[in-house]
Amino acid sequence: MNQSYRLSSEEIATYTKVMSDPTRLLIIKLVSKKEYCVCQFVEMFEMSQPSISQHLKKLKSYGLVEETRRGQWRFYSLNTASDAIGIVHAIINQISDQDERYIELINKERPVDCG
Amino acid sequence: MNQSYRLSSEEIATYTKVMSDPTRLLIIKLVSKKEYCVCQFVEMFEMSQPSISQHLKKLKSYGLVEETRRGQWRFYSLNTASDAIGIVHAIINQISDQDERYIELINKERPVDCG
DNA sequence: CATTTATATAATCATTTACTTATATATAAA
DNA sequence: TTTATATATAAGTAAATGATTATATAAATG
Repeated sequence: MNQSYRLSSEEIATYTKVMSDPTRLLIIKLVSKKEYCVCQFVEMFEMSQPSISQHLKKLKSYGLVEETRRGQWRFYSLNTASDAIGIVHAIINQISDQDERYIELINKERPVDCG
Repeated sequence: MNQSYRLSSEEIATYTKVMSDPTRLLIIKLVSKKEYCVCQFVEMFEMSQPSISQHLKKLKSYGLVEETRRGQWRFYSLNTASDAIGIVHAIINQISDQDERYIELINKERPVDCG
């Protein structure tokens, strides 16, 4: 592991806390593969739109995800240029490939035209 | 990384949260090298004894550290047999070797006879 | 332009968190 | 066996967290 990706203990504590919510952790795992729009998260997580929106806002405010607008939709993806990319990958790599919750989410995924 | 060390997203979120406090994160980094007694932590962190004691209790309750009693002292060390050992190392490996807070702590370290 | 759709924001609230002060326990020493 | 030392536990509290409901904004559509 490249030393240049390492951060202060204070920063690691901060980013670790941001990722320590189950919903945000799985959002990060999802966007590490591809981009998703807000409505897709709402469907997959079966959570309210404001709740998803607030989680995304937190992830964005700490620089972990990027937002791009296309039409009426906002797409979120992993910010691979983030200072935190090292700790982000370190954590999501620890999640089992067979994680039930993640597999459930993927199975609920629908195309963006998600009315 | 051995797949057998990976955990569910729920477990990763939980352990990550336990480690997301700056004090607990540094306690874990310290005990990953050697054991410390409670009074040493109190001196090094310049925090109240109950506060340190409560952090250690949380780390122990999640199985991240082990306690051994010797005389009037209780020593804490990393539980290397923990299910969480993978995520623990993944996170502490992300802390810079030059972390100021960590270096400060080490400089304040005194022998156990710390009255 | 009016309406629908996608998303964000604001206000509120219950729960959790990490500290404090006070007290209990358990071992060591006098 | 009293006293000191090391640590844990309990109770209280301010701040942070993650949800909810209600409302605002902004783009698409009729």
